[in-house]
Amino acid sequence: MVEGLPGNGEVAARLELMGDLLEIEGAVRHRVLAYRRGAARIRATPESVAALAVAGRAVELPDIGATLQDKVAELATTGTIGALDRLCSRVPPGLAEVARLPGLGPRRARALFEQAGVTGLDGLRRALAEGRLAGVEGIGPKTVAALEAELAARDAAPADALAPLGRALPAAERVAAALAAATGARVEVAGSLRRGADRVKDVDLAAASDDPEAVHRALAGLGLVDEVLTEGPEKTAVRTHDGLRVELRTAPPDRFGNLLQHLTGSRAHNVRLRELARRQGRSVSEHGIVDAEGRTATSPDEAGVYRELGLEWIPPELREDRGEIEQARDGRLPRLVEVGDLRGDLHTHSTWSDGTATIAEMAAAAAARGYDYLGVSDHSRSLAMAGGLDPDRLRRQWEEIARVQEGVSGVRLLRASEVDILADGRLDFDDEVLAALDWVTASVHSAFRQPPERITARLLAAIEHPHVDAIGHPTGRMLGRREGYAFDVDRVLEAAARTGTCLEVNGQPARLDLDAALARRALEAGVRLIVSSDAHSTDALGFVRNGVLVARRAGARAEDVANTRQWPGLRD
DNA sequence: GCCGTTTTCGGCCCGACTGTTTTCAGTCG
Repeated sequence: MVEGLPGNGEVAARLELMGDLLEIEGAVRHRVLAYRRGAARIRATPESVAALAVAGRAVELPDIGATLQDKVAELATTGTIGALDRLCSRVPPGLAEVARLPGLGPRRARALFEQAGVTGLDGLRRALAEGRLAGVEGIGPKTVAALEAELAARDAAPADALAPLGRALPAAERVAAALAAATGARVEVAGSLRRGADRVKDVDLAAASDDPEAVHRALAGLGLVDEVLTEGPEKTAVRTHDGLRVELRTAPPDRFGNLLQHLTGSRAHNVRLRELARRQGRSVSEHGIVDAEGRTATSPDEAGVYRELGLEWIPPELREDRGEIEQARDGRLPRLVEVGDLRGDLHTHSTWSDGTATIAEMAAAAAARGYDYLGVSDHSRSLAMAGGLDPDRLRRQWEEIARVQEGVSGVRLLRASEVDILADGRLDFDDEVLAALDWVTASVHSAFRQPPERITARLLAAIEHPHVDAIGHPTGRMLGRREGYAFDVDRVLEAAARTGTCLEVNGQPARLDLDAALARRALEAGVRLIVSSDAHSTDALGFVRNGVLVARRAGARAEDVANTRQWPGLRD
């Protein structure tokens, strides 16, 4: 973050508001789109766009032209945007929130303003309570009922309704498997979940079948389904008993690739793809690619869809309009790391601290996964509530590791530790103990509320420590529960790159830490990653799958992830 | 408002479903 300048999030929010209000006012559609695109670009940019705009260099970003740059620079230097202030005097800014309610939109928000005097959510509540919505154009009794239900639901549970990847992915696969079993159709998870997003709003499924209606009927009839939300011949949306919204689309097998590509998105990726096709005089949709003569090209698989457009197949995790289409055109896509590339897991727990499986059980599970090595990394003593080990118990644990090793072939058991980074920056073990360990992961588990300089100093001290090999869950965030602690990311990345200290991508469903954006920055800074399960049970070793998805979204190749190496090379 | 191996002007991504209308616009993904 650059001192005194508005952050990218704030800049993007202002431009989004401008887009929303212009849309309600009835501005030309593509002008609205330009504001939204510019805002999305700013949000996804790792540097300070305000600083770039002041220097006249924001126009070098795609989707940012002279006009948007001027507005960002004005915001950076004066703290306001004159055009936005004038717009707010014509269109009450609270209407933007009203327009985002399900079932409403810019046109109905405007009608509510002009015909019922609604200027925001509170005004809408009053108008509803007083029955003043009858007669407003485009708003009938069903919309009124839906609005009342929505506002009541918000009062009851204001928490965000996003499901974390680690919960949504297994749930989605359960639905897909049940549907496949019931119909014999091929069913695939698509949408943001397939792209590895760490939180998702809903689950998209794509099914290949010559009898689509039977598949739609089958979904509505599954025991997992609580409520059918929409029903049509081509699209069904349901809510499962565990609260997940699931949307199904179907296609005959010969154009399943077109459907899967369409449903996987992202929206921005698909827009770019369609623009590319349009320049070639063709049109892309889930039904196929139509050329100027009206001929339709379809494909049973996604690779055929991309090939038709002159592109390499693009891994779903990269489909975010970050330059992947150009890379695919030029054959420059990275070969992303895969779960099968991992040679071992260096962050796992056993019954010696807060794990539920013995070292022997964890070793057997690691062997079953085909690992070459397993780091047994129980907590250190300061984490008393997790049964952290003091040096004496640690030494006795080493004896057990040696005993178990005798009965296990194929997997090398490593003396590892997840050692606490104490509040003052010291580590929870002496250097002598640390030196005897094969692998040391240092983690922050306490004093999260320290000021950013203190947290930064703790992380830097651990990174600079000669016996520390990796930093565990580097930001401390818990998905949907708490933000990570604040620290100076650039300094931490610089130090990690310089000292060769790995940063972890922790695959625990509640963590996913680093996240994809930070992992990408780490790679750009020259930092090597490590993908870990942080398993506290044998089944949880599978959490590396979540971590690999995050690493792939960051663009990581196998060589960017340390634990794709054999142990001797990694140790050295 | 942005952008250009068709363009510095004239384009700009595509289709399904719902609720509101009385044949379709708006919303959603």
